[in-house]
Amino acid sequence: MNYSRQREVILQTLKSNVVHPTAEYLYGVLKEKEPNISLATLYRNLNQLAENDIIKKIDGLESSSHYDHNTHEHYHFICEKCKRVYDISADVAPDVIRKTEESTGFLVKKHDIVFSGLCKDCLEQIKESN
Amino acid sequence: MNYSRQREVILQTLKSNVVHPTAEYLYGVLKEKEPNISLATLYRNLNQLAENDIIKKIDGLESSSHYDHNTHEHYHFICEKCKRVYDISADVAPDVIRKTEESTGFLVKKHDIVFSGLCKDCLEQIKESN
DNA sequence: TTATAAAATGAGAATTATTATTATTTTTGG
DNA sequence: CCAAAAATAATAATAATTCTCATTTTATAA
Repeated sequence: MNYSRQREVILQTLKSNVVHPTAEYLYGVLKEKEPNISLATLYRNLNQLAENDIIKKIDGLESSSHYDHNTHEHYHFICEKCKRVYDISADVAPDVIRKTEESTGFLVKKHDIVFSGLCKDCLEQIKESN
Repeated sequence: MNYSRQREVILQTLKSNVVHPTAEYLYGVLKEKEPNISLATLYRNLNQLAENDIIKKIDGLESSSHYDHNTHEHYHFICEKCKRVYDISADVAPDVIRKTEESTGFLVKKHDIVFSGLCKDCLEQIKESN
């Protein structure tokens, strides 16, 4: 992987982003720093960064993928109301890889847990409106 | 939900299917029993059945969704070599919903774990070829 | 039963997210 | 500095899924 200014900007933008953006959202933010960047360049780099375990691609949340600069083991929750994506501690499923490998004989290379439901903020909003 | 012959055939076909087919694959099988069925009808019904918790939609495996007639709590593994989808016992992550709800204050309505790697068959094939 | 409203269908157009193509530009190692 | 490899922008192409709409089927109840 050779250096490229565009890749650097993509990575920095993702790192300074608290949410777990889609390519679409990221593209909007990127355009401010790098107005001529192409959508193909964004996708190409996101895939490359994910293949090299520099970032993580999160699938199964919505129709489009989300991207996460946090590569430590953790999981994800999407609120069905506000659509925000939250990190969930890996502690909720201790030794899940080992247990799976032992019970199946398979080799687990990747895994993710995706939760959905209502986040705390939205639950409170619903209570208030009752 | 009113009765429809097409929905019945879709459900029966899915139930008699050991794999976890994509809409594409299912469509091919369905055409034998119901040659005039439309792809839109298939998607419409799969979504409806999933919304009513009669079947389960599995996302995050590949670019297309897979569908599962087994609605009991369990997880999924996709082999990166043969692309087969396997069921994984819910035992690998005991109390994962309760733990997540307690540590976040969120309400969890759905969750799935998606694993990927190499299945037993493919691991053995690789060993043999060495 | 039969009329009617609601639901479902098939066909194909439309949409969305993503990937592929290609001519040009940038990076890097000798 | 130069050639080869890698990356880019622009845009065409693709794949999966949803939408539209005219027609048919199903459920309801007079």
